[in-house]
Amino acid sequence: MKRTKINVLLRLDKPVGKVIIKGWIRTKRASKTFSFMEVNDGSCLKNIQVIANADIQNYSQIDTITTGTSVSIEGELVESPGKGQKWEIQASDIEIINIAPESFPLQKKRHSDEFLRTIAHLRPRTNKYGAAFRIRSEMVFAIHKFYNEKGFIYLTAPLITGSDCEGAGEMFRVTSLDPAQVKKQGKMDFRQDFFGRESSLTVSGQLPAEMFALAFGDVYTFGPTFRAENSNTSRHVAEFWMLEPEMAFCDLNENMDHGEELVKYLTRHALEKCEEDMALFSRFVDKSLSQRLDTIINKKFVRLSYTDAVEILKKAKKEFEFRVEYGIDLQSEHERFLAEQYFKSPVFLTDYPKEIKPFYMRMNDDGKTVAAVDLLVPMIGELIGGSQREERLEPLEKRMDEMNLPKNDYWWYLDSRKFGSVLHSGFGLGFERFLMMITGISNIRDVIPFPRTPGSIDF
RNA sequence: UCCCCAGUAGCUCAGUUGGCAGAGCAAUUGGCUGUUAACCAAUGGGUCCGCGGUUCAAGUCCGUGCUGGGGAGCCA
Repeated sequence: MKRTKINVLLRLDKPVGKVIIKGWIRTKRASKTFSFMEVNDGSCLKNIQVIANADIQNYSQIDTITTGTSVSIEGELVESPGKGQKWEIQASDIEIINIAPESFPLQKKRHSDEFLRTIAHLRPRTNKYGAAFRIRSEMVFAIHKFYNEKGFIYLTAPLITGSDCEGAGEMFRVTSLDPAQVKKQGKMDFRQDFFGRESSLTVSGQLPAEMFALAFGDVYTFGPTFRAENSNTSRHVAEFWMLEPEMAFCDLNENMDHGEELVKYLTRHALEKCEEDMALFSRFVDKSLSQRLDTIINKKFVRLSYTDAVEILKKAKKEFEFRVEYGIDLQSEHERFLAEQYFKSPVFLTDYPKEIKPFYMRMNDDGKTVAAVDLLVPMIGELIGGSQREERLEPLEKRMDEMNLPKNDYWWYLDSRKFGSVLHSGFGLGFERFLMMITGISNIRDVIPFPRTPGSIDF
């Protein structure tokens, strides 16, 4: 007989007779002549209650069952006479697969997130992290569903890159050189390295995505990206997942339309398909979550130019630590003020001064600003960063010269502007930041299975 | 990388003016005929983060290192 998953059993509206479940004991309430056990198999947040009476064959072994023990249980699915659950299993046979001895660190009580991070290999067995990672999985699916329905092509961008500057942060070096040899020679000879030149882990799939957009029209990449920045904050990890759509014949406004539609679609999908798991977060993790998600789904996102934002911040009665002047890159406190206090809504900020943005963003007619866009959301900060790309060869080369970028290394990128170039736009959405937004989890290390941060690569 | 805070039992934490190391939960053992993070009773459990210093005496004071957290910068 095949096992049935607990989420299937709990959805039933009439008994189905004998079933087998397999999973892990969350808690046991034992007495001399009967025992209750709650079993979880990861298929859903809820446990199923199992009752074992003393007359079953191996009742004496139930003594040895502890929290964390893996079991296979055969029994009858019956309506539960007790309060708190509709169904329970009247056990006829309980097989103990593997005991979790007293050193098992998860107790049937609340643990701190900090402690659970030190046992990241076991935390998916808790309610909160079980829910978080089921939602994460569902959101990966929802992203592919969204783009599949829209007819986008999925590009699996390379993770190892020879572009030494994709315009975003420090990179991890990739090399097959022998460290002992390098030490002896006193330098790294990249001509002897695997690729014959310096190479790194990618910080973004944007440039490859642009190439594909100029062939397929609408494309997206979604995969891991890497930053070697020594950032120690609750919003940064060294390895994270980024979704990057790139669309030909699409200007900055249509880019924002797309971003807004995407964020609303994914949020709605989470609330509909992960109702039970999402409820855990609005009940126990973040009391203001429901209201925030409601705003995201129903309210039109604010759109505002950098120039106008600076004016608002200058006039604001609030005392900022850093003074606002045209030309500065906005500080966290400014972004938070706009999204959390002034508009109380997600805000698209557009048209930043060219000096604070990368080379590939399209120069506006004023010659001062570029067609950039950031989406600022309450509690998270920057969720999306994107732009309309510079599709004209001459302005692009001019910007690269101004920023001292090695044009030779980008010959293929510049080629795309020589052969049938069209206006196009795209953005990057930090997948973990999105998960933080919809769950209310306040540390990025808790929405990624095994976080990589400076000085920490356990698991 | 910078600023601030913390590190005491498996977990969460208390520890007064420097003077015998504590609680709750968990665990273990026993009890209990429908429990709901079950309940009742008993028992065991300590490198007070490491190193150095002050002192008759340091969990407590000083220096230093490490680890964790919050914030800033960088950004997604």
